[in-house]
Parts: sequence; C-alpha cells; structure tokens
Amino acid sequence: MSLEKIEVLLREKGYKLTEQRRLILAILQSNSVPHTAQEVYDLVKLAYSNINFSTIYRNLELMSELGIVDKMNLKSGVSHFEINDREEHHHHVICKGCGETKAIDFCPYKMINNEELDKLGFSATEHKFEIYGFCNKCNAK
Amino acid sequence: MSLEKIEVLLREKGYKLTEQRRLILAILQSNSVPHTAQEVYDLVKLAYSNINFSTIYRNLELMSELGIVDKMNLKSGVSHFEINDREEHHHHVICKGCGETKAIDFCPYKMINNEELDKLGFSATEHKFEIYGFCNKCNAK
DNA sequence: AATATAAATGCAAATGATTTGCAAAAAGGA
DNA sequence: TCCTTTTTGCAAATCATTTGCATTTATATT
Ligand SMILES: [Mn+2]
Ligand SMILES: [Mn+2]
Ligand SMILES: [Zn+2]
Ligand SMILES: [Zn+2]
Repeated sequence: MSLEKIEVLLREKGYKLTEQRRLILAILQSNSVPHTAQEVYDLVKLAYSNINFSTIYRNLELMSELGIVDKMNLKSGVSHFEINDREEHHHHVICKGCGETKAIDFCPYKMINNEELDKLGFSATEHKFEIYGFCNKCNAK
Repeated sequence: MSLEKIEVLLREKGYKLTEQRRLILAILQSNSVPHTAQEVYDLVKLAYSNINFSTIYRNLELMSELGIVDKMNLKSGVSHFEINDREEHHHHVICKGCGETKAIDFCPYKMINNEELDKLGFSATEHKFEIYGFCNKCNAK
C-alpha cells in the first residue's frame, strides 16, 4: 500500500497522518519483514528521539485494525508487525537462531476443504501458518 | 501418553512425580483441549488448595520441554497447554467468541514440498497451523 | 493568519502474564 | 533414619502492553 493510499484510508476514518505515523510506516515499508514494537521504537527513535512507546503501540494497533499492517504472534509471545503490501497474504519461515523471517508463498488454507470445517460447524475468518527452524547461517554454527 | 510412561520419562531425567504434577497432568488428561496456566491453576486448586502459580508455570514449562505437553501461543498472546496424547500431532480451529478449540486432522506441513524450504536454505523443526473463526454457537448470537 | 475542535502525543503509572531468588519442605535412595 | 537433590510456596521482579490524563498538534473554519 502506498503512503498516499494509507493517508486516504486514515483520513476517511477521521485519523490524521502525523509525523510519528509517517515514521512508523517508513520503517515498516523499508524492510518488509515482521518487527516487534521494540524494534520499531528503536528505529523511529533515531529520527525522532522524543517518540514514546505508547505512541508506537497505539499506532501499530490502530493500523492493524485498519488492515494497514498485519499483527502476528510468533512463537515468542511478543507481537510482530509487518506492512501489508501485497494484495495476497503470505506466511513465514522463522529462524529460531537469529529470528530472521522469510516469506513463503504456500498457503495451506487454500488446500483445506471446506467440508471439514462445515462438519465442525465452524465459520473461518483467518488462519495462521508458520514454519520454525534454522536458517543456513545459524545451521552452520 | 499414560501416567506410567510419563513417570518413567520424568524419572529418567532425575525428576520426581509429585502430587502437584500428578494433579496438573490429571487436568490436562481429563479434557484434552488447550488450557491456559490460569485454567490449570483454578482446576488444580479445587483438589489442592495450597497450590501456587509458580508451581503451575514451572511444571507446564518443564513438561513441554520434555514433550509431555504442547505449549502453544494462540492468538491472544496467552500460552495454552495441551497434553500430548496421540502419536500424531494435530492442529486446531479456535473460536474467537467463546475460545473453544477443536482438533483438525489436516496438517499443511505434509503438503509443502521440501524443495521450497531447501531453496530458502532452511531446515525446519516445527510448524504451526491454526484456523480462527466462530463456532456455531457463537455464530448464532 | 487567528481560532476552534477533535485527535494524537508524551509521560507516568497500571496491568497481566510469566519468571525468579530464596528458604523451607518433600521425595527417594543409601 | 539420614543425606542429597529436587520441588515447592511465597514474595518480589520482569517484560510486554495498556491506560488516564494534561498538553500539544493537525486540520477545518472563520
Ligand atoms: Mn512477511
Ligand atoms: Mn488439541
Ligand atoms: Zn494463508
Ligand atoms: Zn502439522
């Protein structure tokens, strides 16, 4: 999603595009991998030393409600946030050594047959698929 | 896994099968769905009112390291623990209304072709797959 | 440009889940 | 029974995240 599109989306709902929001988005857009709130905070702080943690959290939360970012609970229990660029969602491979993540294109949800869910009387809204392991760097050690 | 097997497994590693551990296991075995530490605590407390939270946490953690229970981070960020009965692992459907979970047999990992992971230079150790939505009860409301 | 109003921020304190240090208690073997 | 090691309960600490509130900022209106 382009910054312009995001701005429109915010405006529509009565939200404003502040400097802080711009910076948070810039971070997320520059490297499209999942970041923790802490990581976003540290990086934003370089350009805007007065930034506060609650601003980071409030905005990541807001943007994830608006669908601008994806919020995900990886193994650790700490939330990770990633910009929602592509029109197709994707899943990840996560290194337990260094934390590096890579996108994978395979989506298991497309494989599942809806009868199985119907049988359970369940209407699905979302799903999560992640593979954990070690990247080649961490494997070598 | 039977209680006897579990006891052997603990003993082998120099651990003891205490009353508290027995009770925690009994809870997890009686209803084989994911429970939070809080839920386990509340239920154990009925039979052993002096039980402490740290005992619950320490043991759930230990048992998950030993593979006796599965520890999972569902959407909420609160850890859930489930006994590791079956010899085949399984995945879950989780109701966002009432929190009820149901097992599903479909495992996406079996579908993925290893070339894709090899290309990423990644050696996989585990994976997570969950479907979120609403059960028929919660849907009706 | 000055003013008005709602939204956003920084700060400090609260929260909730989980972890830790430590002294006392319990388990199991000698 | 005695000894050694593990386990427990308790209280306090930690870590991520959230909240209340006074102040500041963004933007629309005059
Ligand atoms: Mn991604
Ligand atoms: Mn299950
Ligand atoms: Zn998918
Ligand atoms: Zn699987």
